[in-house]
Amino acid sequence: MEPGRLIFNTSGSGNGQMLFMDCGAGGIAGAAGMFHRGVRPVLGGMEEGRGVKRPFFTSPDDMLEEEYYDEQLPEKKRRLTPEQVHLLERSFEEENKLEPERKTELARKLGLQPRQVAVWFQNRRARWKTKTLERDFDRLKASFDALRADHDALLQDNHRLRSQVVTLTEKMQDKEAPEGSFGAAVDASEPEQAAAEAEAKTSLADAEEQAAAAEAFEVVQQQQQLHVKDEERLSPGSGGSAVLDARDALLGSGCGLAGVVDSSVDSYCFPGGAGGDEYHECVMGPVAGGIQSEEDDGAGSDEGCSYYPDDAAVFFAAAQGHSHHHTDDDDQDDGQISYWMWN
DNA sequence: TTGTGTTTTATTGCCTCC
DNA sequence: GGAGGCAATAAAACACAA
Repeated sequence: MEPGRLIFNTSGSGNGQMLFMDCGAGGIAGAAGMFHRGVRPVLGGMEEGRGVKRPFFTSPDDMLEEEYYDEQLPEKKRRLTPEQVHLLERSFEEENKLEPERKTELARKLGLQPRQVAVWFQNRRARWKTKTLERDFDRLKASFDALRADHDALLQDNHRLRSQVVTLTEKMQDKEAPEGSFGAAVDASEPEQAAAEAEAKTSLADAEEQAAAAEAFEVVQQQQQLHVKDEERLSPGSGGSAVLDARDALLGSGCGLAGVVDSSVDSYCFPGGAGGDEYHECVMGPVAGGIQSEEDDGAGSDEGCSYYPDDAAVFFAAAQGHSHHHTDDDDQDDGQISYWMWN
């Protein structure tokens, strides 16, 4: 049998929409498989709506008849009318999944094949998902940028305070020499300086806390990288990609940002609460065997993974201009969202 | 008018659920 | 195993700048 061109009628009697496809041996098999989805291939080149009835195939066996594969001129694929799209949009707003009854009803109203309605909903869900991803990414990026700015400001503050401490310490040492006692200088002679010093010490403590957190972050990241390397050594096929469950971060309700970060991903600290000032309920852990699925990436539940303390840090892989990926298998917002980002 | 990028409609293959 | 969902992809239709 010669490979040829099939033309399919994908419409109801009113619309006459068609498409064509080149069919090799595999194409025929694929086309036969379309029957269970309700697509009816027709002999091409016959024009519907001008009194010529299209001869539909009645079974896959018909498709094996050589006459059906003659080269034919394809009809153009036609778009839905604005009215049809409007009704479909309204229906989609009500419910983005299509039950069989609703599909049949819509198809009847619109003069389309039920299959066309199903395809439209499928594509519409895909577009909706893309939009949602873009919005989520923009939100996360804005959040990340704000936090990075905050982090940079803290670093500067830290630097300024350290300089201040050095200056004050030198001054105190200068005073200590003639008067012989640090306490005397503080108590009696210079109360303003004492106050400034106390404030500086408090700020320094905060700054050092931040520095310690950053250090802890570094340590955990190193551990993470070591762990990933071990995993890679043990299972050469594994990819070790980063998967981040950003559910609660996206919803802005506490942290719950459980991440997996590998050595190829920039990592940053993220605060947990909506107010951006807490690190809580945030865990991270390595993934055994490469990319985790959305179903099994629950933090703290995977066997064979070591987990770090809740308050260690939150890790978030992102940076300006990075590519990103996010999936949410369930279109009904179940809040289970995964990300991976890279340079 | 034409080249090019984007959107829309549809197919294919794989997966999950019942 | 059938039905339906999704990701990836093809191709027609459309938009728009040069």
